[in-house]
Amino acid sequence: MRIISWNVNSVRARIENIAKVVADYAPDILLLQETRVENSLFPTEYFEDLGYNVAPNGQKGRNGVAICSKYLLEEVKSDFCEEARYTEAFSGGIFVASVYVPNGQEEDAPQYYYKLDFLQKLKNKFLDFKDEFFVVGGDFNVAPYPRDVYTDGYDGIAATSRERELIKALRETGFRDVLEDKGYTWWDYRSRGFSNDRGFRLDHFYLSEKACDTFVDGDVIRSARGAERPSDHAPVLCELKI
DNA sequence: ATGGCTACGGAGCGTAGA
Repeated sequence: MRIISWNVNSVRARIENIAKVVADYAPDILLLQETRVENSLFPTEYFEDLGYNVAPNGQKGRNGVAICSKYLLEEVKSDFCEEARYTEAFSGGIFVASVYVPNGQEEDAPQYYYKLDFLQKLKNKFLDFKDEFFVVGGDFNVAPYPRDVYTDGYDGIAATSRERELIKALRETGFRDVLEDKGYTWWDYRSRGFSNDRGFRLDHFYLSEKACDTFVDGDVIRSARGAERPSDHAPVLCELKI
């Protein structure tokens, strides 16, 4: 089974880019973040024509996640927080979730505390699903290690100690971030971030122990970041032998 | 250089992204 997670920065603005990635990689499950559209305007039929069932959890203008799957989507749950940042489902015999962790703006901003609360709640979710086959993909908006940021010594948003501690707590539940060694996943639109490879590794795949047992390999699809009108995030891919 | 760029809502330019 092949699963792709991607912060698309507007699903409607990125339709052509998404079609290309689907054609090139044929994921069985596609986890989207930052869809930026309410459910009634989500391009559901477009994905159905590509062969996917769709479970969107959106809101007007910002945030928004979705699960697209070639399998039936069962036990869909999106009531995780006030904003549209989480959806889980049982599909193809496994549990999957699409997660969009708040950005946090800057350390000690109100949004920063919302981010810390979100990560704390996510840890509880991990504990609930610890013994299940659970794959969590998404934009975690945290660069867990110094090597996940292009600038040495950066300790601003996405790299503050409290965020990193909470990501460490996610790992300590027994889940593994299987793409830890695959490099950056986000590059700023500004200042030629991508062509200068000034990136952050913000998009992660956390697998429960049972899911880890089937993990084959993964990758960051950097070519999608170099496409016309790209998202500022690259898709990340996770291959399982099931 | 606290800028740079992109998308959104709503019809200006402010807000968010990270």
